[in-house]
Amino acid sequence: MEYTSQSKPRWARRKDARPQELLAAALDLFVERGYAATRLDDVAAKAGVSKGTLYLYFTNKEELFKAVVSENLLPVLDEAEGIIDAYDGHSAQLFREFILGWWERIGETSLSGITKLMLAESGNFPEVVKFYHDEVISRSNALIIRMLERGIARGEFRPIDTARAQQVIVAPVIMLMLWKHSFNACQIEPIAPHEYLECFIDLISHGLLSNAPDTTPSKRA
Amino acid sequence: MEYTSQSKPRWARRKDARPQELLAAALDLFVERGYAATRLDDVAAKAGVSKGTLYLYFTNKEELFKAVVSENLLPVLDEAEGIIDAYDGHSAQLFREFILGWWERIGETSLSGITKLMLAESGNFPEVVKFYHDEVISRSNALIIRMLERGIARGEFRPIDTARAQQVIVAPVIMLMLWKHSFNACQIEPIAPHEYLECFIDLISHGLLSNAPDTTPSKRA
Amino acid sequence: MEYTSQSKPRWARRKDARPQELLAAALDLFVERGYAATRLDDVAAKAGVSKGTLYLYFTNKEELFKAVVSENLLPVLDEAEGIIDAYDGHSAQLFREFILGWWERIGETSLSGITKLMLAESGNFPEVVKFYHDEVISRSNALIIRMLERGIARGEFRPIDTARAQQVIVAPVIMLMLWKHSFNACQIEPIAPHEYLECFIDLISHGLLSNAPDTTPSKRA
Amino acid sequence: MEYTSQSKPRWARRKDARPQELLAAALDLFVERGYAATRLDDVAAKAGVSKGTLYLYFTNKEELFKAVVSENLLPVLDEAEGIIDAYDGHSAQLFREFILGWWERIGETSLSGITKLMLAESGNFPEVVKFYHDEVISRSNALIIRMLERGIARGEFRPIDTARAQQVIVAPVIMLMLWKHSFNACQIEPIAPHEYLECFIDLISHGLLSNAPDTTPSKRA
DNA sequence: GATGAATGAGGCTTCATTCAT
DNA sequence: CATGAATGAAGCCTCATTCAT
Repeated sequence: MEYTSQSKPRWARRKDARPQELLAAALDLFVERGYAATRLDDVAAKAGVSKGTLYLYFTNKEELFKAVVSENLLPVLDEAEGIIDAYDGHSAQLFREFILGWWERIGETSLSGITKLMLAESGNFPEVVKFYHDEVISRSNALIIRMLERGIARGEFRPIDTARAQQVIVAPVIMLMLWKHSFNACQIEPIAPHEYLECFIDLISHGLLSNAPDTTPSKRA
Repeated sequence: MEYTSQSKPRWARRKDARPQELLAAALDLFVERGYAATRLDDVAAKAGVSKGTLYLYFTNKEELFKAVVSENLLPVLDEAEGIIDAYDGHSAQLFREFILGWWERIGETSLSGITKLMLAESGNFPEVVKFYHDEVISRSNALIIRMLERGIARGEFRPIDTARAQQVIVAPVIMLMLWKHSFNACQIEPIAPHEYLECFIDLISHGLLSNAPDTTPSKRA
Repeated sequence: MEYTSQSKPRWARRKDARPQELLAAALDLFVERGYAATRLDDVAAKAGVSKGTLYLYFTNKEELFKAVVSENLLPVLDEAEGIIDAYDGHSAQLFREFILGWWERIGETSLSGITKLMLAESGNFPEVVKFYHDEVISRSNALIIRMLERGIARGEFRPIDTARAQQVIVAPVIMLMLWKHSFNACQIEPIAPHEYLECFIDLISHGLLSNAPDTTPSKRA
Repeated sequence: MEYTSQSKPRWARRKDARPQELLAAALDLFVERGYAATRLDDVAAKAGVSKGTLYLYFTNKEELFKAVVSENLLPVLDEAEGIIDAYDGHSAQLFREFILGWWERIGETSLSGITKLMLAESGNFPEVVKFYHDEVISRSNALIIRMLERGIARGEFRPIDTARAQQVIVAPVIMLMLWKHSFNACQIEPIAPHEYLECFIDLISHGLLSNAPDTTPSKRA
């Protein structure tokens, strides 16, 4: 679990790589234990350096935390926007590809850990959470809404409140990311991502399609 | 540092007349800040007692944490099981009532905070999380599965993999509970619970109903 | 050199006395070693308490330092002002009594240590030094000037630039205070305070008296 | 932790071509902040070299400190001894020239900083202070005493206890040196050196001259 | 020689825990 | 029972010192 330094002398590592190694170690530990419970000693040890080295690259624990967050905000979203605009198939198919692509390119990356971190530390770092919201949440929300609007405009999806639906639709994906770093890590009730996602896509697709009978049970009775 | 988990931890049921103020204060702070970042000074102050008093009722911080968890595991689930068995309306209607009832009786209670806590501290207290899983997660999962099976058995829901669907279906409800204690608390992108839930019920109901056309896009092409 | 606690249990000491004990210990060590070289562990040990106790009374090292300074600014100066105004003897006699009184009531008190501290830490704590200046230096300067002016007004002292003379006159007294906490403490070239002061009084009195011939050597030549 | 002082410490005379920039930078910072509060990083940066370079010339921080002291002990005193012996004017005139010359050649040099340093660090480096005493203090004391004895022998000064008078007489000069590096540096109550010295010379000259009436007030009464 | 990244001992500070009242 | 002063282990952070380049 701990990397021990071996043949290569410690100082031989490229100093340019240090910050990234430290950020990776810090991310892992912050996600696993939370900010307060993570000792910088452990971060340094996990990165294979001594405690003091950490301070050559980050002013203090809080700045390390902020760097961990900001360095892991991948700009994959830009790419996704292009895909949606260029897509010309059925919106349900787009939805499926979007969700699976999301999981591959975001859910399985370190951003899933950041998501857990933001939830857990929202009370302690409101400004960081605000930053994360602006950079990630609001942009991905817009993306989903755009996709839903496309489906509605093309008559493939029922007309629904896209803003609300977006909130509901992200939930299972986010939960999958959270689960991966919490209960899954505990070996409790593990969720198999792909089966889970296929089920999710199936359920939601049925819920979105326009040719479904508009018979909400409450109105039936 | 970690104790071994057993079938029924001895701290699970301590129905003494413990100062509920302490537990309430501890719950609030644990949820807001996390376990490590919560100072017992603050817990005591918030409960209006001195720090020493806390130790009259709880052996140490960890036991307080466990007590907070176990004391907040409401046994509402028993009640819910009865309701499902006794219900004789349409399953979609049952689903709706189940979800709204859940939110009222569980989501809006302190259990929503516990949920955030379990996610955030899963890495630090694996056997508390295990206990929470056994007491809450697995039972509520069974409940949802039972409800889905009822719908399928009555021909009101499509035949689907109920275990998978259950995982997808709880996700938005759990997210709502988490959101309430994270981003909502930050005044960021607040979610209005009832509108959110109605949208969720609408979407999932459409996804579950048996008279929906089975036209998943991938099979169409 | 270290007080060890004995029969009386540690906690039995009056909590009211704690801050004073800590301040006294801190003063000694700050004066002896300087601010940066003084460890709070040592301060606490010298006061007979543990490290943590210190933080019950002082926010941090810097605040302890400031408290040490401000708590040792004795308001003896007020008393001195009254004495000068009420005095009706020869000004040279007043001068003598003033200097000897100063030494007894100020020079031999902890203020002499504060003086060394202010000199040594002037570069690190300019605001504290400013405070010390306003509270002590400027007031005592005014006192000396008033005394010189009295002598001149009564024709007992030569007319001189009182502001300048004041600066020269305090110098030997201050030096005596500094010496006590530096070279004297090193057992090097010890100065006997009273003999030193008598010599000082004798020299300066001769320099001040009005019936001395105004024959500065430079004008003679 | 403290080494034993010997007659001639080996670090006393190291006339190598040591980077004067390092010594100058160290002097400035030691004087301004004190020994403990001075970081070698800052010394190196101020001297325009890297931190490692410092260790090419000085074994460690303490040796740097000692070098700073010993390198700044100017042997001007030898010169002064000659001047006194050769002088043939009035002793008061000699006194005046001596004081002004002292200020120019010593007070205004880096020795004034060393003086502050010795006072401030007397508790931490007793044997450095001892060395300073032997090299500077005792020699300059002897110089002043010799000058006073000359005046008395020539009948120009009153017969007084020259050892005591010497102590009083150096005080204002030392104070001026200290002031320059403490309160003057803080922009507080600045002292104008030359006016101060003229006043000092005037006062002390009057106090020393033999034709002054021997009417100390205490004997008058 | 000169550099500066790396180290780790040591000091400041926090806070869970104890205990005499 | 309740208190809160006291404790000291432990974590953050600094900086003197080392050493491969």
